[in-house]
Amino acid sequence: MTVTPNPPPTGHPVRRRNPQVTRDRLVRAAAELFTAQGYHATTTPDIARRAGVAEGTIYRHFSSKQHLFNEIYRAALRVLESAIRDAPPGPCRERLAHVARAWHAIALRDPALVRLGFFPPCGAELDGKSRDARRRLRDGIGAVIASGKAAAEVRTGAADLWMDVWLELVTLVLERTVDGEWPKGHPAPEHVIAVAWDAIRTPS
Amino acid sequence: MTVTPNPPPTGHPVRRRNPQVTRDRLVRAAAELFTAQGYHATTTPDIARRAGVAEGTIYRHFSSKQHLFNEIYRAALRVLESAIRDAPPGPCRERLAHVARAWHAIALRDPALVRLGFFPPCGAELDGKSRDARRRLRDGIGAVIASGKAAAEVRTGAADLWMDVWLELVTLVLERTVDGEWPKGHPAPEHVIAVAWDAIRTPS
Amino acid sequence: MTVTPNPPPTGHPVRRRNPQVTRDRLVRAAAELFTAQGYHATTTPDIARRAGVAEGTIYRHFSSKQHLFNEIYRAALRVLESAIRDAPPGPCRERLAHVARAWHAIALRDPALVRLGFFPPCGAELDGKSRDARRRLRDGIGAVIASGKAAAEVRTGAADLWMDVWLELVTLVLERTVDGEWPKGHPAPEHVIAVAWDAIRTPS
Amino acid sequence: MTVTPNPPPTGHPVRRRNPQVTRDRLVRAAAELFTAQGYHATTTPDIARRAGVAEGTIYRHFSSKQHLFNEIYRAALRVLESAIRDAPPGPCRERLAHVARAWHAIALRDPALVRLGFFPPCGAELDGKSRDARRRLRDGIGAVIASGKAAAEVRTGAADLWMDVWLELVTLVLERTVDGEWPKGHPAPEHVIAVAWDAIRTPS
DNA sequence: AATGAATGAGGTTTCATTCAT
DNA sequence: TATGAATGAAACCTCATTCAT
Repeated sequence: MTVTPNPPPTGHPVRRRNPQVTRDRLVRAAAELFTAQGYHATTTPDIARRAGVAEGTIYRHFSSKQHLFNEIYRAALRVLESAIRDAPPGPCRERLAHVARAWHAIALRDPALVRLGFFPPCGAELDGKSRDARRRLRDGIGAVIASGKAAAEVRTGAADLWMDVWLELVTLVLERTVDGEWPKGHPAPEHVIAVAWDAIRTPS
Repeated sequence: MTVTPNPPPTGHPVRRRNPQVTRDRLVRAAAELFTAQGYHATTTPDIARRAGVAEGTIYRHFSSKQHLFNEIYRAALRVLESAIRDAPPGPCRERLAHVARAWHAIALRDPALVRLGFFPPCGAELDGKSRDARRRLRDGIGAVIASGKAAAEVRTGAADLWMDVWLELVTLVLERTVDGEWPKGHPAPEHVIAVAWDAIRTPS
Repeated sequence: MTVTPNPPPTGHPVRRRNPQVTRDRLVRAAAELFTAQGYHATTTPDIARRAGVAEGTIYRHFSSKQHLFNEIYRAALRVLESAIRDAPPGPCRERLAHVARAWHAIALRDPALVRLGFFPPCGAELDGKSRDARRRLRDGIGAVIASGKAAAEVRTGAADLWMDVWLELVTLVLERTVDGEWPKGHPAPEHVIAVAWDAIRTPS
Repeated sequence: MTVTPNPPPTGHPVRRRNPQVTRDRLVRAAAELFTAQGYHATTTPDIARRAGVAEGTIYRHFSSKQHLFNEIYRAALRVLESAIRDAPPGPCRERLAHVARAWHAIALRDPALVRLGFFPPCGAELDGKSRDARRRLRDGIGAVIASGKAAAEVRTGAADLWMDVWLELVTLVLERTVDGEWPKGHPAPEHVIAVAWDAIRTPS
């Protein structure tokens, strides 16, 4: 006389999926939650629930919550970095605009990715490899601006400072975009991208 | 089988202090820890220890950790807002420069305060009153810029956008300053403050 | 219309006790469980339940399960060591008999203590300090036997070996005693203590 | 946002081996790990890894971790028991010495086996059959000693007690041997074996 | 007002076990 | 027979909060 008819045994793998699919679901769920609520406010049960897997499954794919976080952080940076690599050769101004627009497009399509890469929810959890990756991304922009300076397109003075200024303004675009305040077609992004360039270009 | 022989004393009010002093110590300790480690990574025992009081004492002055956080957040905003009020009448350009420099001075003197006000460690914990206060601070700057626009000092177009741009660049100054990368006397802050104005002023 | 009348809030210290009492209850509960079931089979909920406290309370007195284990292990060794110190001066034979009988008496009175000291449930969890304490206990016996050898009471040859032999046989007494197989008044312990001495004394 | 590009293969029977070989590999791996780290500290993934098989394969040969443990425990006892059976007829003294030396030889050759048989890592996990087997081993020694007593070679008094004493000292030899403290050729084992006999023989 | 021991829900992580392949 | 991804109960531990003193 059992009240609960069939008590499901533990250790029962109900779902059968390509492991890569499971991993991707975890990555996506984690990225969304981490960026929406922050690192600490996101719990492993949360992530598992949203990914549609059991909690233990997280640990077959990532050795810890922190590892999962760093893994998706670096994945985000890789995507953002590819926008720099993809910028066609040409004047500094064009290349920077290309990067900014590419990032903006990503922000429209996949806000969690851009949030993760540009507004990581918990800097303290980033490991050495992640910090290196972050530096590499900045260096990528730095190289473009340095080339612009060599070509006298960019003002004289500390190139690093101009990079900071440019990045800061592009970051403003991305922040407003991922927050949904500047939806697709809004004119502000182009304005700000232009302002960002004006702020660092050689005055005519 | 005694593990430790001497039974430690317990209980009762030990220290006698002006309650306001205790509260201030808590506020300072909390501000430093929240900004250094983040909201969730800061525990109430941490705060009590750094303030030199018992864990329970926090709850004589604040109803919860979240309340304490919001309280000090708004206190930080009040200080930052006063810089706007203190700006002497005059052209927009002067008033903005005054505000930026005042904030910069605070960032040098009390980094935790500026971190709290401009880079709150956990947006999700901010309550309605705090969000109102945040809006008020932005509106303060908005009003200055609107007056500049009325006086044709600021470019035409969405005043809000120029406020965003100006704030973003000033924020860059503050970030580098609280991180200790631009110590007192470093030339970058003045450069960036000038750039921020150039970015929004009516082109000559 | 609540079904469960007063849902007890968390963070509610129901019991009020001298902290030393709480600590002692934890120590006793842990000692009994560790020796009865082994280190790993004893869970922190088990210990808390038997001590009559909440699980979290363990961690106000001990930084970890391992720390608790080492603490009570060393406490047990201290008691056992005191039996060596208390042995009155005299011939080696008498002093060893005194120690063996004292340990036997403890085994009758507090089996968990002797189990912990002589048959620790998980050697791998012992930390450096505990291993030092264990060595000190053996050294205590070693010193007694060395003095017996100097007085030609103990056979020639490696004193360490005779210590091992003596300890092994006394350990047999303690094991049977704590297992309840040789209750109070059983003649075996005295027999074995005599055999142990015969095994290491200078043959007449 | 792909985190790892290449999807790893999965599933199906990969290795093809004689099932008995797989079982033996599991037995050996488990014996080594259980005796080196203890029952609870040894995980089934550990065992599978060391045996070079997949985690699930354990359950094709043993119904549970506990079953595997008991199985290898009894296998160890069988080997140790055979040393008693193999002792050639003759005086008690010779037969016991034969057994002790045989066990010592096994301890040198296969420490894990002797550890398992004489120092089982987790008594609580032994099932009824295992406890019976353990009793049988003791009875084997008991029979030898009883015959010695009948022949007046062993002292009068409780034969069980002399068995305990003899076993305890031989156990000391085995412990030091499996721990590597008395390597091959060390004189202590023979000394202690002699002492063990002296402790129980009829005094001359 | 101040104390700090106690609480217990809930966090991250482990692991024996299952079963589709 | 062998595989290994998946499972989920349960382990250890943390910490915001309470309240007798």
